[in-house]
Amino acid sequence: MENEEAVLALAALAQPTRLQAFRTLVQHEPDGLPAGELARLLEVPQNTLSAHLSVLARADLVTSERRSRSIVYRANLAEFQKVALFLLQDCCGGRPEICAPVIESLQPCCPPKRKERSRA
Amino acid sequence: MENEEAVLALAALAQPTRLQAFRTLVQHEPDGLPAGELARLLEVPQNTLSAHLSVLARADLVTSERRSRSIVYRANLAEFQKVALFLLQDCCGGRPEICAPVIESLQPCCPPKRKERSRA
DNA sequence: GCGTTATTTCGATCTTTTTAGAAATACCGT
DNA sequence: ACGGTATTTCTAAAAAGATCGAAATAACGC
Repeated sequence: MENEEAVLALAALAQPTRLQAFRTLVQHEPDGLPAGELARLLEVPQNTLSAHLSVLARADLVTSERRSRSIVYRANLAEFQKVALFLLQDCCGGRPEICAPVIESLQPCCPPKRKERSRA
Repeated sequence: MENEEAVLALAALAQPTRLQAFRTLVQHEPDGLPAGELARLLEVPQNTLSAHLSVLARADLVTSERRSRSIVYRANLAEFQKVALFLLQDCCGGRPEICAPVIESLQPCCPPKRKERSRA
């Protein structure tokens, strides 16, 4: 991921309504939410939210799909992952020992749930 | 971490010069860099960089310490970690199965470098 | 104290972003 | 084709951010 692309994504998330919108969409994965319903949930006018959603879409953090009368928005977790990776690689860059604790602290966030039998 | 705090941090990183500055400071951990040297590296006027650094400092992403005539800036990895965790928790929120692949993809970023004898 | 070096604060200008009313577009059922 | 619902685009005004010259502050050596 390029620096420029990262700035676009970070800027898209760096606004209260948009961050809230993105978080809400993440919570509604993989179904997504129609624009109008999201506007109701966040209590912002539809056209205002529409502008925010277009910023998120330009940053490729959300996708939209028309479903009859509604336009359903979904979080694009793949792009989100790219951003996270970009930031953390940054952190690691050359010096894994500095980044290791950061990564380690992220583990409990998602219990691995592998087939492995634990390390005990 | 609160939504508002996250927005502050994201906004601080969502600007090319600042993102570059932060990345550079991360690379210079744990020694840090004097403001002037950073300005030279990034090729921006000192007062412009100073303004950017104050934004990063307000977001607690960097710390500064006077060392004789210079003011040495350092990346605050603890805060960075909080931001990363906030975003990823977001992603996980309630639905670990959605977030798991994201976290998994972050692993190779920092080779654990444990006492293990490699896997070959 | 004075000149020098390192950095920040002030001030002014320019650009970008946010916001939301009003109009336009798209879809659907009848 | 029409009326209703869902959403976006247009437009304009207000707010926030970026940039940088010039002046101010802080620390040092002499």
